[in-house]
Amino acid sequence: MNQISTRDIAPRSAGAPARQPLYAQVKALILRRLIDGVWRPGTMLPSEIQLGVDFGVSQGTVRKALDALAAENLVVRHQGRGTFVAEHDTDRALFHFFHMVGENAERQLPESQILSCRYGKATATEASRLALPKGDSVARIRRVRILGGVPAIVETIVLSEALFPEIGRDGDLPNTLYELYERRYEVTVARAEERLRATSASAAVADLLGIAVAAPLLEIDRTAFSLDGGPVEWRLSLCETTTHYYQAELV
Amino acid sequence: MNQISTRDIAPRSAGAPARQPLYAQVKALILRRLIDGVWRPGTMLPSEIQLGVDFGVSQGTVRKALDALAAENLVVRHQGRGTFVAEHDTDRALFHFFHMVGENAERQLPESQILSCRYGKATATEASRLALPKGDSVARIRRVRILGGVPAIVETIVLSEALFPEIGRDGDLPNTLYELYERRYEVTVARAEERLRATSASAAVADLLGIAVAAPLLEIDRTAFSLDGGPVEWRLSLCETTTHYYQAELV
DNA sequence: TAGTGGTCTAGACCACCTT
DNA sequence: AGGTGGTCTAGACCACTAG
Repeated sequence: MNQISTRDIAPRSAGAPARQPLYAQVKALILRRLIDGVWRPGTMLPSEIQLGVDFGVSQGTVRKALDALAAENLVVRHQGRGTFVAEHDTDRALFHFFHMVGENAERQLPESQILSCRYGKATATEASRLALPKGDSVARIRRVRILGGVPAIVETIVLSEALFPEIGRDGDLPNTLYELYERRYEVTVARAEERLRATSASAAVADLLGIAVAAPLLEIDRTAFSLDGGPVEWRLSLCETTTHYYQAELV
Repeated sequence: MNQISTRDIAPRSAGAPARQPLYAQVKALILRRLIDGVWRPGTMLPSEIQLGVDFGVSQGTVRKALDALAAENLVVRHQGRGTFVAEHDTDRALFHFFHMVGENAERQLPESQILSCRYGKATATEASRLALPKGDSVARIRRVRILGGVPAIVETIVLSEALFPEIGRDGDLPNTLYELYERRYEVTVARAEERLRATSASAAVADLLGIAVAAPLLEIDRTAFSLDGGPVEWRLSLCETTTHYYQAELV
């Protein structure tokens, strides 16, 4: 075995760019396999020891790489069972990708009612948010989300049609879209950025939510990114916040 | 040295409660010293090796405890220099406790203009938020915060006067209050919870911000907690969000 | 019982900072 | 030169899960 402490898994090119720690290289290699779909969501990864053999590093180094991936919620570790590629189940949606909670901070996944699913050419804003050429085909999904029996959120979701061909054509859009992206389109949402503003209800939105025109609404402007770092979804949510609020944690 | 792998640093009582890993026990012991002020913010902790000797564990176990504390931003580690108790400097305020950013996502700490600092008996809401008996003395600070030269936030801050005696009496309130809490009152804000809603400007707030009455505003309702886990500050911020937005990251 | 991740140790060496 | 945290290894044992 290679005795040199600081080294590379693959030989570096002549340019000799910034050297990364071994565990970071291992992490990048595993991430690459996740991106390439070598290991699909829900499947078990090889054991730490096996990965160590594969990469020519010790178990401890593999462990550090896997711990880092687990910290980003890309893999899930279970003592006695193994390490698994993270899936977008309802729990993940509820605790990681949905921050609206009820008065006593109780979490509850909203139901969804699809209003429409239309196709068109990306506007300048849409193209910018999705890193597409302007005019590319996009799908636009509109829906109302119901929290505690009350219509509380009006949402517009914009997707590249190239990435999600025929999405919504047969009107079978589930409540948690990220599961659909993952299972049917092999697109894994890894993280998202949200921009929050206060706005007021248009006549159309007020009607959908059963509130007064110009009532204050919380606007959540979300861009979701896939494993490879590219934006894959743009979502604009208008939330009624008299019975629910957006919860954030600062550390 | 003790050869038993799973053991306790201090002898357990007869009841034998849930056993924690050694590194978690070490972390709790270090945290206890931080709470008790044994090591003040900004000071250097003993080295990993020294702590290992003190607690009777290996350097690796101490390292895992310190890494966990660093992940919570309670200590800061510098290669070659040492491990230091985290301080509330402007960087921490900007990147961890202030989520309003400008249009191009640039961060900028707002200036502050104190409107008033008054004292009174805690209302039911205030008492609940600060875990005080109703009627306890509280200080209420009101200020306007200026972002990019424009008044953008009206803020009310409520503090227990027992915890922050005479705060603001001499009108010397700095821009970043958490530094003051830390230096003068030995209260370290360790984390905070925020609840966001949309609301609309009252006449008084509209006047302060130079906007129309009933204009939409983002309300941030923050409770800040000290190292020992108790609430120490309640803050209600009303933010104008046409030129700035609240930024959140989802993982 | 076998296999997995979780904990803990001991020791080596590296990278960085201060003196 | 000496001290610090950062990386990496090897090996032991524990805790949990499954067949």
